[in-house]
Amino acid sequence: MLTERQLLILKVTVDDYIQSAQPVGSNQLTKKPGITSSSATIRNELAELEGQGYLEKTHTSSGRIPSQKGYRYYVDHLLTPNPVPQQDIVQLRSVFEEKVNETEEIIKRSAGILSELTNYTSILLGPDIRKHIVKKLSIVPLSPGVAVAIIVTDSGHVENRVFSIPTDMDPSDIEKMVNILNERLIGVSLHDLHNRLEQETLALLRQHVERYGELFRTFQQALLLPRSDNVYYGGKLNILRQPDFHDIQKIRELMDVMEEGKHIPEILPIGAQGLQIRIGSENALAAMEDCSVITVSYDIGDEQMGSIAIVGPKRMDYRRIVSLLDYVSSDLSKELTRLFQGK
Amino acid sequence: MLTERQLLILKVTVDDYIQSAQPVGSNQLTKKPGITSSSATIRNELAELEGQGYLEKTHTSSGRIPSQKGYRYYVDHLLTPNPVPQQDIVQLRSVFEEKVNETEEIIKRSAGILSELTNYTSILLGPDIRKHIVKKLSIVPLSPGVAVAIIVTDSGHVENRVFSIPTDMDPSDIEKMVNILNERLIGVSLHDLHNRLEQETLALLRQHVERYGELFRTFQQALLLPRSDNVYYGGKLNILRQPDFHDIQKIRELMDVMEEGKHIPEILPIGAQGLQIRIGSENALAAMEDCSVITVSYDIGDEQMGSIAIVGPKRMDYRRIVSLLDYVSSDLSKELTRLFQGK
DNA sequence: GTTAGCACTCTATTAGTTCGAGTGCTAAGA
DNA sequence: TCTTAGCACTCGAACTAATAGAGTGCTAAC
Repeated sequence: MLTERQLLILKVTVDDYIQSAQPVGSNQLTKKPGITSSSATIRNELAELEGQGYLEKTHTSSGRIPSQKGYRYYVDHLLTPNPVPQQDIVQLRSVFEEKVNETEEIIKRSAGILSELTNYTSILLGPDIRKHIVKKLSIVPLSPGVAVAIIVTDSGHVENRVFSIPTDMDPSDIEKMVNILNERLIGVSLHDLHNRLEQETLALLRQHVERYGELFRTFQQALLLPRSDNVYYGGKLNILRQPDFHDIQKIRELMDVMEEGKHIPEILPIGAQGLQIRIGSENALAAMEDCSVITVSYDIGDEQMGSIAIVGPKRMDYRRIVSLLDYVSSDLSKELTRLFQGK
Repeated sequence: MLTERQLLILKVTVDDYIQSAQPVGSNQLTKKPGITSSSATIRNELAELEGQGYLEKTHTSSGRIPSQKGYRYYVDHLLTPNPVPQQDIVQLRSVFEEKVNETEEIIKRSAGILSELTNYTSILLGPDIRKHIVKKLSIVPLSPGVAVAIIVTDSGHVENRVFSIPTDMDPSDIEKMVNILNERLIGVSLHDLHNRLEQETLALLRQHVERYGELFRTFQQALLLPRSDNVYYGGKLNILRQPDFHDIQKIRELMDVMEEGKHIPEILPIGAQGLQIRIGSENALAAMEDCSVITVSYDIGDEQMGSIAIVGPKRMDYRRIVSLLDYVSSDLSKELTRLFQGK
C-alpha cells in the first residue's frame, strides 16, 4: 500500500519523466510544487517505491524512471483528466467543415490531424466494410472478354473488380444477370454476399442466362478476394521524432509491424469497449514492447464502427492523449451518426 | 583524359566501394583480378584520379571513395550490363501468373517485388488516369439528399464520389440526367471531362431536367477534386536497412519527401525517355542529395504510361538495378500492351 | 615508367582522470 | 517514530593520452 506522499511522489516523478525523458532525482523533486519534504526523505520514499516495483534506476547512482508497473499505476489511479484545448478542438472540427460526405475521407483526415496534434502515430480503423449493405450491383463490359463488377453500398462505398467473361458473351445475357443480381441481392451485407450469391441467384441464372457457368464463376471469384483495407495511418514518421527510439533496428521492426496489415488486429483490440491503454509488454507484439498504445472505439448510432489508436513511446503523454481520444471518439461518433441517421 | 589503367582502377574502386561501403586502399586494389601493378603505382594513379575529381578521401590518410563525378563517369562509361538472374525473372513474372487483370494491381505488386529484389525503395507511377476514357457514368442515390457518382473508364478503373442532391429530387430526373451524361460523355477522357460536362450537357440538362442547377453544381464539384493517386511504393522501410543512412534526422527528411505526393514529379521525371540515373545532388530535392535514383518508363502500345524508380544510396548497385529495370520496363510494357491490345 | 622503402597522418580503440549528479546510510533532531 | 543534515560512495559522461593500424605521399633506385 502506498501513502499519500508516495502517491504524490510517484505522480510527480512520472509526470516529470514524461516531460523531460531524463531520470528524475530526489533534488529535482524537492523543487516541485506540492512537495515539502527534504531530498533525504524523498530518497527514502523513492527507495520504497522502487522496492515495490513502481520505479527503476538506469544504473546504481541514477535518478528514477517509471517501471511498467509504475506507468500502469499512474494511468489507473493518478491520471487527472485535462480539458482538450480549444485550439485542438478547432483543428479537429475542421474535418467536418468542408462538408465531406465520405466516411473514409473523414477518417483519413482525422488520422492526419491526430498525428499532427500528438506527434505520435495514429491508426484509425474504419467501419467494417463487410457490414455494409448492397445498394446496387452492376457489370460494365470493357472489352471482349473483360468486364468490371461494381458494388455500391449504402454508405457510399464502391467496390470494383475486373473479371473475365466469355469473349462471345451476349450483352443481353449480362444485362439479365445484373437484373437478377440486383433483384436478389440488394439489402444483403457484403459479409453475406458470397453465400447468398450461390443460394439465391445460381438457380435463377441457370434458367435465364446462357453460359451462366463461366460468367458466374469468375464473377464470384472476383468478389472473393478481399480488398480495400479500411485502415488509415497518420504520422507514421513521427516515430522517428521520438528521442526514445534511437535504435534504427528497433524502429524498423516497429514500422514493419505497423505497416503490415495483418498485425492490425493485435494492435487494435477489435470489439473492446471504451478507452484502453496498453503499456510496453502488455502489447501483444514483441516489436512494440517499448511502445504504449491507447485505443478507443467510436460508433454510428448504437453500433460500434471502428477504433482509433495512438502509438507512442511508453513515456507517452497519457493525460493529453486520453482526453484527446475521449473527445475525438465522441465527436466522431456524433458526426458520423448525424451523417447517416437519415438512412 | 584517363588511361586504360586509370579506367580499370576507377572501375574496380567503385565496384569495391559499392560492395563493401568502406574506403578502398591501394593495397586492397593490388589483390583484385586484372590489376598487376604494385601498390605504389596504384597510389600514384589514385592520386591522379583524385586530382581529376573522380575520387575523394574521407580524411588525409584514408582510402578513396568515389566522388559524384566518379559515380557519374562509372555509370556513363564503365557499366557493363549484367543479365538478370533467372531467379529474379521468375519472381517478377509471378505478377502475371495469377491472371490479375487490373493494371493497378499489377503495378502495385511489381513495386513490392522490385523492392524485395533490390533491398531499395521502389516507386511506381501508374498510367495517368486523366488519359483514361469514360466508358460509363452512373449516379446511385443513397439516402434523401445524398448520392454517389461513379465513372468507369476503359481500363477498368472506377472513380466514385459522394455528393449531395436536393432532398426532394425526383428519381426520374436523376435517371434523365444519367442518360444525358452517358449519351454525351462516353468516349471523353477524364482530362476533358470537366470542360465537356459544361459545354455539352448543360444546355440539354436545362431542357429536360428540373432543378438541374443544384444537381449539376454539386455533381460537377464532386468530379473536380482529384483523387486516387496512382503512385505505388515498395519497401519504404528499406532505407532503414542501408548502412549509408545512419542519421535519423536525414532519414526522416528523406522519407517525408517520398511520402508526400507533391514531390513525386521532382523524383520521377515525367516524360523522360529511356533509363535515367540521377546521382546525389543531381536530384532536384535537397533531401535526396545522398541518394541515387534510377528511373525508367514503360508504355502500353506506343503511349508512355508510367515510370518506375528505384531510390537507394549513392553507393547503389547500379549495374544490377539498371539491368533489372531494363527488364522490368520492357516486360511490363509487353504484358500491359497484351492486356489492353484488344480494346 | 615502376616500385620498394619510409616518414607521416589520421582514425579508432583503449585506458585513465576528473566532474557532477545522485544514491544509501547514519546519526542527530523534532 | 518520522524527518533531515551530512557524508562517503557509485557510476556515467566528458575529456585526455597513448597505441596500433591502415593508408598516404614522396624519394630514390631500378
